[in-house]
Amino acid sequence: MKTALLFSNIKKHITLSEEEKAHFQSLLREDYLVKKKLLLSQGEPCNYIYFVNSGILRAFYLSPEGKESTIMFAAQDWWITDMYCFLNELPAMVTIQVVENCSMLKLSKKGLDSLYEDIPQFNKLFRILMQNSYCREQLRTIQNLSLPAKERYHRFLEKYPHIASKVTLKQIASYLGITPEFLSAIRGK
Amino acid sequence: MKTALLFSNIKKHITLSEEEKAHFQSLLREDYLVKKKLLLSQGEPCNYIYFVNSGILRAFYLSPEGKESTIMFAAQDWWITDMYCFLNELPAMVTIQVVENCSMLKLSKKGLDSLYEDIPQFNKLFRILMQNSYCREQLRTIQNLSLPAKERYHRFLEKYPHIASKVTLKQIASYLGITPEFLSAIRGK
DNA sequence: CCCATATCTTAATCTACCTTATTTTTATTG
DNA sequence: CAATAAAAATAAGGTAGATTAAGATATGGG
Repeated sequence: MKTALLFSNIKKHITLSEEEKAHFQSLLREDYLVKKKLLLSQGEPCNYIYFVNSGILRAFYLSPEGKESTIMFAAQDWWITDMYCFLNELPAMVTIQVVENCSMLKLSKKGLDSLYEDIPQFNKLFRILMQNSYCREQLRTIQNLSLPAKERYHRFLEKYPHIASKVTLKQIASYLGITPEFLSAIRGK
Repeated sequence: MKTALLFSNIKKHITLSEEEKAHFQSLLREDYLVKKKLLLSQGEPCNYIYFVNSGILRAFYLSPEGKESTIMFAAQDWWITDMYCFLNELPAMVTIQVVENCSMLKLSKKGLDSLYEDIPQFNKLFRILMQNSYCREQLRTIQNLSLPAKERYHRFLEKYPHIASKVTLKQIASYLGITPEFLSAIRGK
């Protein structure tokens, strides 16, 4: 199982013994999915959180009117799931789709809960991950409220150049909250 | 010091001994501020996180063009700060203003860090708080992207009726990302 | 109680961004 | 390498929401 990247990331925040690492690893499952496959579909149970070893994923919400809104992209090093539904064991509100062939490690809700019990340090790890996610999301809210579309697009390019170059214009537009036509117009300058 | 509300909230997630409670309490300071006062100003150091005992607060970002965007409101039971700048010890990006006379408990960054060291359970507590904040913020992003202003306004009224009745139309408009004039037009139906 | 100032409303005009439609370009697959 | 589909660009008309400005209604301090 490819756990090197995951462990090196965890090491930045907590220190695990060899037994703890082994226990953690026993709760993980490796998962590979090719482009366009769905990791999670709206309405289905959301039992896992995924750590991305490689590839790119996209989480989006499909409104009753049929409009897609991209909630987030995830690349190497990122964790992704429908967090609210995962934590509360509710049917997923969002769909998660593979944008570029993915290698991932998945951890179940039960697995995570047992980690919190058995290795309390995981509370610290996930506190930090949640802090980062919250701050990132709050910054996005600020930018959505205060900046025009053109500016939001340029910030996106700066912040996520490796993602911007791999996903479609349509997907970026739905992340920014504008139509592909309008983003195309912005680009044409 | 009025810690009853805070302790009863914490109790939902972790269990503290009397000594731990006392230690925690020793790191808290009581703070009272009247309407219109600022808890934190953009550009200043953001050394504290605040727990609201009573009253209402508003955090907003002031853009270089002079436009205010309301990031969040906070009422009884809520924690508030400029999370990103608090955690990274950076000058505040947002201003926090008192909307209704406030009684609060404040905890410094150093105090919080020492709590994580001395009482590891605080990692669990703040993991849960951060999870909730992240999920709330993500839901807001989804709604900002997928719903028109009128619908966002009605969701806001449903979700935060006690806040909606205490803050100005202008402040609600800046939370929803629209002008007060347009919100007034929405109301007039 | 009155004046000053902020807040809210209404309405006309304006614009950033949407919708629909057509064409061109780029991927995908047999 | 066609064949087909999907994505992107372009363009015209349309709308949600912004801007400006003026009047109506609070709110609060002296």
